[in-house]
Amino acid sequence: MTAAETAVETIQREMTVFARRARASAGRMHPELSLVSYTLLGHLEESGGCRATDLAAHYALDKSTVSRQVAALERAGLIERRLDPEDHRVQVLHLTETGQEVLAQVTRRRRAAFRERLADWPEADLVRFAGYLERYNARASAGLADD
Amino acid sequence: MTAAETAVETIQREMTVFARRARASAGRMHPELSLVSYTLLGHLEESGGCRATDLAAHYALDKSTVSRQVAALERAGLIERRLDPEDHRVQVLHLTETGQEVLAQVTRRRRAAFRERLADWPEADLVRFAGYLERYNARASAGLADD
DNA sequence: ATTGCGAGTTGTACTCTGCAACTAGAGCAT
DNA sequence: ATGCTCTAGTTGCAGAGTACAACTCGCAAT
Repeated sequence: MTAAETAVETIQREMTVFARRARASAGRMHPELSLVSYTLLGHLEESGGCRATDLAAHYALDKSTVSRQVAALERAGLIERRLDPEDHRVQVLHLTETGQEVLAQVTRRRRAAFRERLADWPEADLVRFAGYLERYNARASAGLADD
Repeated sequence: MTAAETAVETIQREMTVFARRARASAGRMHPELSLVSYTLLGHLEESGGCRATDLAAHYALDKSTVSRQVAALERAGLIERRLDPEDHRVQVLHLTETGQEVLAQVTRRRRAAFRERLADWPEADLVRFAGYLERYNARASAGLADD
């Protein structure tokens, strides 16, 4: 087995370990905001507002799932919908003030946990690791077999 | 925000994306074996048989959840229960022949999917990525009670 | 035998999810 | 303009996964 094949095996195994583990600890890490809700809010903050369809595509979720998540977040007062004047089919989603505050609070708590976990990593490794993960996930969202 | 802090944010976000996606799409990719089922079968293979309670403890699942999973796996003919002659409360779970075959098959398919997804990565990047994941998970299991 | 503990099952309720059918707006071809 | 097709989003439905609580049954100590 080549070094590359060994590395792929390791990546598979460790990603599986992580996936299983994340499910178990998701509730503990951010009990007031579900995993998906948190992710969607974060995306809205980064993007400065986007469409439900964009969220669905980016996270490989069905549009109906996003629709319901969005409805729940709106009900909770965390986001608001703004009709796109250019295209009346489109609702541009934005964080509300409350949404920004809640997101910031949860992010602080999560960040503390991650920082502690990654505290002794050299900066160069952190940057590379982040890049690898982005690359891996980008490839996965490009329509390839997910797993 | 420093480069390291930005990287930590990205790692956090991408790990979350992956975790959710892996869980959601495992069912689509491997209809006959959910991520949890796959993990449980793998554990049974490694351990050479164990109790439902052990599975629950190891994966931080409720015993009722494990009970139902086990029932489904037995219904599917992948595992069998053997009453412990020492203690009639206990059912020792074992893989069946079929269970071993299915587990091996799914493992092969998962491996192929990972290989394809990572096919165009330079070997040096694969090796580093694998190392980062191992390091991350090792730290996670040592510190915070994740599983 | 009584009491208490451990293993496992079942009833119930909830969330997340996808698929399919639907509405409605936009854009293009004729 | 008229119609066809595409896109954005909603809703009905079904199913998996999960937890909690109440339960049964077997074991062990007193």
